[in-house]
Amino acid sequence: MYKPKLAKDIRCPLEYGLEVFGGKWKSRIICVLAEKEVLRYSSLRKEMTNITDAVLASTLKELMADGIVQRQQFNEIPPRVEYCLSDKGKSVVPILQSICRWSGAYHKEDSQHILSQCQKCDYNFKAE
Amino acid sequence: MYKPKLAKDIRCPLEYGLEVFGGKWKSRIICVLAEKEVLRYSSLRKEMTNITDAVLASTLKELMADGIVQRQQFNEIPPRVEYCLSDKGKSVVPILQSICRWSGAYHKEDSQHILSQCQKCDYNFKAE
DNA sequence: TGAGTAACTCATAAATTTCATAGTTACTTG
DNA sequence: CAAGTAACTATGAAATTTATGAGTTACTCA
Repeated sequence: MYKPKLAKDIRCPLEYGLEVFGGKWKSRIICVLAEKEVLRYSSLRKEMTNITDAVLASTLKELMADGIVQRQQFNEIPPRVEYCLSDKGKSVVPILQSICRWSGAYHKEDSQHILSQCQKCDYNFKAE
Repeated sequence: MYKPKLAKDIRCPLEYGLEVFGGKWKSRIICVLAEKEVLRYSSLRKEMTNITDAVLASTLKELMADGIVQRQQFNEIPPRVEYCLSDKGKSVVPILQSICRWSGAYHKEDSQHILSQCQKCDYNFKAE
């Protein structure tokens, strides 16, 4: 569950980056939002195979707390809430792309890992 | 402790990258080896404040299993073992640098995080 | 009237990662 | 002859991350 981590003292830029977009689901959410631009909660969940509500909701809160994702809520019933990347969020996309390019360059040498098609979602940054 | 993870099926390039250099210590080890080039076990541990032998040894094995770090052992007593980055390992350095640059660009807006001096080691990639 | 919907929250529980402490080997130096 | 050294391993515990399954609200449509 989401716990508003009380000012964890991160002084290392590497650590800060990996905290903000590392972990199991964060980069994937950024990835999907980069492709689709705006998604409501339920659509986002459909794009992410095997994520549960508890984990998705909590991860979104962390991403919002770090200023990566923006949330807009419409007061309708049933509720409608839309998520998109902030400018800060968009600025991490090139980093994720460079990670994908790097992986693409090395997976040939590493037969254990067959890259290119993710089982979590269909949106990968192409490594070309 | 190091468990030789039996062919975890990673098909996503993002996941692969974050698995290889994400986590608490991996990027830091890469970072220190990039700066010092060659280090023996004990020197490496001295550079990483607060790491324990169990964690360092196990992390090094993972980095070796992924082809990031190379190990050379001299049959002397007391033992001497030297670690350095492989070519693959060197190739992740630019990614880590881009993460640091990104963090540098955003920490001003995020008063909660004061970046630049890490408490784990003194080797950060300068963000300029 | 009753089921369905969207976007969650809550309380646990399981899994994974990290840590702390002690022990090992075969020497060298005081 | 005892203590120190380097590079670890082993074991179990603690901390952190991720997952499970049910419950909530205020409607709408059949």
